[in-house]
Amino acid sequence: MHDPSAVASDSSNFIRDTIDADLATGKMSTIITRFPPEPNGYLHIGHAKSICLNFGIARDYKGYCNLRFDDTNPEKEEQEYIDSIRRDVEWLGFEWHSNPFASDYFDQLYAWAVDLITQGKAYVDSQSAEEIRANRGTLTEPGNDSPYRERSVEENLELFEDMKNDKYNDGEHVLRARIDMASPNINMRDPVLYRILHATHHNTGDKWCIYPLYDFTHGLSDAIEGVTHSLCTLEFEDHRPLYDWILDNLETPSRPVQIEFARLQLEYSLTSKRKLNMLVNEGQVSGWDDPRMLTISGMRRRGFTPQSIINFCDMIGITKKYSTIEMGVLETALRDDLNTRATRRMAVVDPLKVIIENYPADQEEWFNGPNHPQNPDFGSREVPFSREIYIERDDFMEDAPKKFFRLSPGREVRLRFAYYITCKEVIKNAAGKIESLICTYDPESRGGSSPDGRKVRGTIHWVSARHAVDAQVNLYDRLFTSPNPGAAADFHQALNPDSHIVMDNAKLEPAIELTDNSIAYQFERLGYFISDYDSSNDNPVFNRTMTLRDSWAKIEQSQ
RNA sequence: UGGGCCGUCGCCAAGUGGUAAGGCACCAGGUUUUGAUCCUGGCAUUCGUUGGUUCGAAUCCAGCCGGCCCAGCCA
Repeated sequence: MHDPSAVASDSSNFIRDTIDADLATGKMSTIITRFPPEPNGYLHIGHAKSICLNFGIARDYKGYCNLRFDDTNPEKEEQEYIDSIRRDVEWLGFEWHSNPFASDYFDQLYAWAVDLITQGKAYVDSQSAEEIRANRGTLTEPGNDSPYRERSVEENLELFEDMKNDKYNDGEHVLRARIDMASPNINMRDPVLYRILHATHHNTGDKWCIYPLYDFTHGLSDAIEGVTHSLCTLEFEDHRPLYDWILDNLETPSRPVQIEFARLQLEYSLTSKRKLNMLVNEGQVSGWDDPRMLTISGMRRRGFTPQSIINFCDMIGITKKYSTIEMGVLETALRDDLNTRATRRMAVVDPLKVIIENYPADQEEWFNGPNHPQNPDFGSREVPFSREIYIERDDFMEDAPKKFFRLSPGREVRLRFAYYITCKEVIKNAAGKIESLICTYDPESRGGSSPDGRKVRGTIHWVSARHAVDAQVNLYDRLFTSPNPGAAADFHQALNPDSHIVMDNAKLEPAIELTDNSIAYQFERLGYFISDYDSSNDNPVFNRTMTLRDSWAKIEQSQ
């Protein structure tokens, strides 16, 4: 049976409304979309929004979506980016119908350009780039016609062919659409269609020395692929008249329409490719897949699940309104998904040794702990206990306020799954730093409850010292301290100096896979963790994906 | 200030002339061997603003205010 609640993207948006209307009028019967990245960088959370939109619509309307590389600028594009983009889209769980390059269409595009020239709707301009700019006019003043605007069709044809045949240097000529130099829309003031560029293209090699520009290429590529709805971001709104002009003046196999939506803006983050590049090149982060980066590859390494990203995209919606999403939305999407799928374990990130003086030194016990508190399907594992254990340093406080439910001198807490212990003595070194705690345990409280029914408010996690696995744990936090680092004159000043803290003395319970990053763990009371790419059995490394919600921190702050 | 687009709760977002969905956040309770999860309740007499049309307007019209985008041989 069909369960309507199983459809994730069932909330309407203006694009789906348009599609519904087009379908209703019979304008088309199959919905075809495309996700068209330029392979000049890594995909980030902003691209995820577009991917979910395009692939999501194709899926829901039983159509299909292409992954098209918009590779018309050979100077910026690289195979490395192509590989990473394919990998990221696949990882998110989407399947493309086909995966063409815009460069696959260069021959057809060239023929169409010739067609435009023949119709007298395009001409070769021999002005310099500076002259073209000077003659374009301004926002409030019209431009001036190029002195080459009235060249004959024959001359244009010959020049354009010579451009293609490598008779000229870069910048000597360009092909321009002949539209209107006085148009109030600057994109319509005879936009450049082709430029000469002696660069080796990742796909076409040295076959071409002229390359079409985005505006000429995009709509025609859509038309070749039969794309029905070409979805792009708001900054292309002004390009739509040009998109339409090109399609209206050429005979194409289909007639797509462009619809624009607002790009994602997320608090405390940057999605500008240029700035992301700076972070990588300056070594502010370890690479494109640094777990603090909101690139798809960084998020993957950090421990995000594809579903959490998809859920996030569903939560934020699609509109034309310029808006900024709070980080809390992403964090909630992440926590909600991880909560259902993470295996519970105990780990101590900042260890403080506890010696249970009345527990026999040669004794050990194994306690059974469920792998998930709400889902029995996860099963359980055995957790070793012994006389010396580690607890989290901040689970002990010498002068604790009343509301502090954890350990402090004279107070009793529950060790999860094990016993009640009471703190008897605090051992400090010469510098006054707490080195260990001497406690006693109540043998009657085995399993975590006592026959006399006395209440113990606090339950803390622990790891048996003798059985502990040493590990490094990376604690990650947001990369920027300012909600809008992109708005600062220099985003470097907004960099969070504590965005990555290395804990190199963490203690893990033994039942943890050290190198399997397909397993999401919740280290109880600490957060969600995943083993890092660099983790090995000899040198285990875990990344903190996200903390748990922490209402104690709130109480603490408000006091 | 030429053109284009946008203004509904702190942040998102439904709503398409019939009397303001939902999520996040926040607040107050309950359950809990994770101060997690989960559950319950609260949270816009009002839709940038002013005026108009209408029995009735967030929805239609006009003016005003505010914000974003465009002058690459980038995408």
